Amino acid sequence: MNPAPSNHMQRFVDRLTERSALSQEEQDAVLAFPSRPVSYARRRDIVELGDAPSSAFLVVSGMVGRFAQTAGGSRQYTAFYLPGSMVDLHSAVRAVGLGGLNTFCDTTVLRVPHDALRRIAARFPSVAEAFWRDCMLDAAVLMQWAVNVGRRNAQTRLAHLFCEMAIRSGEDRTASTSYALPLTQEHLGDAAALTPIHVNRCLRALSGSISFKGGSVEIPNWESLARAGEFEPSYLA
Amino acid sequence: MNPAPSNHMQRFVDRLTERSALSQEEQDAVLAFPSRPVSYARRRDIVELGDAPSSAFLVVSGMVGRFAQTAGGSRQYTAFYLPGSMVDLHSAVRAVGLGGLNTFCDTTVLRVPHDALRRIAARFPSVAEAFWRDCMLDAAVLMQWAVNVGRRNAQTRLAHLFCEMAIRSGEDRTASTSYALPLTQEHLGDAAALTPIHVNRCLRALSGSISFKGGSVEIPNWESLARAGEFEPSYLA
DNA sequence: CGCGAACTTGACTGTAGTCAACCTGCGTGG
DNA sequence: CCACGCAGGTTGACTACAGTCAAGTTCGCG
Repeated sequence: MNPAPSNHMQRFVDRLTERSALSQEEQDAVLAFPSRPVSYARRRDIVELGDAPSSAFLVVSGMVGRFAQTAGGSRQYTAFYLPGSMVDLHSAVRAVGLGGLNTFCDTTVLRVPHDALRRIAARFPSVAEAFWRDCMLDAAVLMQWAVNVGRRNAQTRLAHLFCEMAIRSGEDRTASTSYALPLTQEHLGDAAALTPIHVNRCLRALSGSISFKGGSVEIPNWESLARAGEFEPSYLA
Repeated sequence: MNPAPSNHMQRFVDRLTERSALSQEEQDAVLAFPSRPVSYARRRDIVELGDAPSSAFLVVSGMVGRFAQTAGGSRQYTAFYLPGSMVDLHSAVRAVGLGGLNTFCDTTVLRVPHDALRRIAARFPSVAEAFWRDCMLDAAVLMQWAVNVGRRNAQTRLAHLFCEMAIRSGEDRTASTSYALPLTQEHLGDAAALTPIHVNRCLRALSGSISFKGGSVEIPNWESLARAGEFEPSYLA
């Protein structure tokens, strides 16, 4: 449990300061988090379904998904976490399990114990506020997922998901763009509440607006995809 | 903008202290919130779709729903707020609109300006933490809605919703129970992502486990309904 | 070269949506 | 006090989007 290499924790500070003003002292306090790097192979469970979170962790590289499962065994992803996200940050104030967490590709995280988060939040109110704000962004994204899954048809759902992940991956909305999304069609289905077969059919139908191949998303025309996904990015502000 | 009658704001304090320890001074500070009572008739919009929140408000009596709408005009509720809930509490740290808010029945709320929330959160870290925790409970509920809507069939979805609202209404899980839920079948559909016609069919099919009539839910056998809804209440802890 | 995971395709099924008509009960006003 | 209007609920017939099942194909990797 050493102080984290600051270059990694810096990603989290960057994420926080995008939306919250933090003094240098506050930023340094976050950078000084005790943390332990852990690496996982692809397709590994980080937290089993039903386990209470034992710490938060920053995604350094790779990608993490949060999922729930119904009695019938079908899976629903409720969040995707890209590098820079502090997964289970909420557990600093509410240590209730919210489902399982798994990796999609080789992934490295920095585990940060709850105590450290709670201590810095108690000492620096601005940091606590930044944490709270960060959690609320995740909640806003989740709300869109609920709308997406509940009220849009299959093609629109997938298009919306690709748009959201594009913006969250840091792509600017230029005419054409591309980004890495290390998922299988089955994963996409478990995020959009579709069977993998239907994901496949929809991807073919969307081939004019998007191509998804080998974990890489190509968007030849952003406007076209945004229209297909009824995408309105304001919720990601 | 007078100090709120303490008996109303007390409901919010009660909600907070259920999960967070607050000193008497902290509780008093919350009770002393400047607030303005506002009443709405049934089926009124409190916040229009797309408006940024201008304040938070405590539901004193009645019921409030948060909804989003797709391009096609179909509506998806993403939250129901019962008396005691502070709606848009999150907007104290993130003033981004998350959809519309409307009433289902005659409803009275106490409007609390962001400033007041931000000031007390800055002064009392424990209160800020309690606010954050409260928001995270809402997020946990939302996550279950996403799973519900994404991966359960129509009957199960409705049964799950009835179970959740029973617990949140303060009903204990005794064999038989009943509670008020001032919704129409169309509202249920917009929460569970179903057409009102299909809601009607499902209610008939569920008639052994539940009866929903005139805004009142009767549960003759809790175990039966919980099984039908695959309901696991731990996320509400 | 051979295996397995991921993807693809086709045929068929089924749950839920759509459309249309009708019923019921309540509140209003003549 | 009854007549009307209307919102909400009910029912049936038909449709369609997405699920299921089953059989390949492709491709990367040992």
